[in-house]
Amino acid sequence: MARPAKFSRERLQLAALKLVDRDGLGGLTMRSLAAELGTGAMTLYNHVAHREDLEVLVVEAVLGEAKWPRVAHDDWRDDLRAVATSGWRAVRAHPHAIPLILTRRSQSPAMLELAERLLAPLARSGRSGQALLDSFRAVTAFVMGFAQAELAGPLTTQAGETPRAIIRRFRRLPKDRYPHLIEIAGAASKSRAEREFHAGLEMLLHGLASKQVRAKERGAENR
Amino acid sequence: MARPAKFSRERLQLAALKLVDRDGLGGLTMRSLAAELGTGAMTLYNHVAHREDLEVLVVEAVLGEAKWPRVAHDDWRDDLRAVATSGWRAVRAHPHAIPLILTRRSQSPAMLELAERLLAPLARSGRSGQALLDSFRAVTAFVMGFAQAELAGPLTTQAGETPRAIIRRFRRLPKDRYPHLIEIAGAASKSRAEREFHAGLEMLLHGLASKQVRAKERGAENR
DNA sequence: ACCTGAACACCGTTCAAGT
DNA sequence: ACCTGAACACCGTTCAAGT
Repeated sequence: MARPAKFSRERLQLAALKLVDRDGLGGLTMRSLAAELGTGAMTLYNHVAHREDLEVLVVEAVLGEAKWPRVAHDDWRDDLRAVATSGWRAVRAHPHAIPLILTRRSQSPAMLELAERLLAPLARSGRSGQALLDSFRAVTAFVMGFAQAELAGPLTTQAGETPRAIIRRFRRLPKDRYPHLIEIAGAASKSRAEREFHAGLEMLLHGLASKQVRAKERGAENR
Repeated sequence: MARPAKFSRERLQLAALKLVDRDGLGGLTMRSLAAELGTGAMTLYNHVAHREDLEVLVVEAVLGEAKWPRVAHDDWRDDLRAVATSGWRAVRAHPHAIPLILTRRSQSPAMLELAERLLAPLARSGRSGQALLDSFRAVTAFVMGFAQAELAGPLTTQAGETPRAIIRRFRRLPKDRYPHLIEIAGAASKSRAEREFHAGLEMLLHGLASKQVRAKERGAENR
């Protein structure tokens, strides 16, 4: 006879995210999630087909938490800034989950919604077709790459490391080979990700805006 | 009595990369690498401390293959473009390894060298301290994010999928919810990553250059 | 100093059985 | 239709032993 499913998708999402937040990616297994839900491992196969699907659940949970801003300001750049920042913050709120978000090929609604929300202001800037695609790729790469680079780039601040310790770590490198890297280690130890993200986003916005201007000028010439 | 190590680091790197290229990330295990080298799993522990170190080997192998361009053109932007493109191409040559490169917190010389090579032209643009850091973060995020987004973004072309099939896949989405996404699916099916990368890089370079100009103007005012 | 097999505690998943 | 335990083929790693 038919019975209602034992766990809702949302319940699975939240439990999976909880494990990842607490124990890292390695802490999410069929068995650990089942235990978290108070059941046996095999029960999960009634809700997901493979272990990989657990990771899709996590991605959905993280992006589902995004607080989307009210948009449609006068300037499309204000909208793009707001959406990109919201997306970045949502991703960044769950550091352990970031590799999954970057890696899963899933077309979950939450992922598609982020994409569509980024596209809207770019379309408003006058782009379509290939130009719209190019600008979308650039913004996506920047937002996702920034979230990940914070955790694992060559200049990452390691867990619980003091500013002093970061500088010391870089000073140990050969100075003739990595002069600039050593130089910015000082700045990195005092810098906050929020400011760096906005500085980078402004650069990209500037490039986007000037491309738009030139495209419109060309349009005027052709008229 | 002392003996020479059975395998050179380079030998380990190449074997590990070979497995990842052929079988994906899941194909790289202590046992599979040992088998590839014709020995037992435990022998590897004489060369690496943990399974995670195998992934560092792969990262080193990929970045070690980068063909660095001759730099020091008149314009720092030419240098930055050349280095960023070289780094991106090196990473992209081994798609399966990309998540590792984005994820490993290793300070391997190859990773540090990429960073230093990106920093040199940015420093030549007149930046130092925090401004140098900000520009470095932006470029790194873009390059790494772009490499990854190609594999796993919302608009990825799936393995062996024809342009037609991509468009069809997106047309199945609700048109009122994802109008722009559906629109650019057409462009994406005809687009090549190399062109998209350069388009995005030009946008970023434009933003970087205009920031530099404004900084210099402020410098002149303060004199 | 370096190499190696047996053994242990995990893991995802198949299978067969339950309601 | 959904739930579940036993069992299997893996995995990283400890340990103890070899040269």
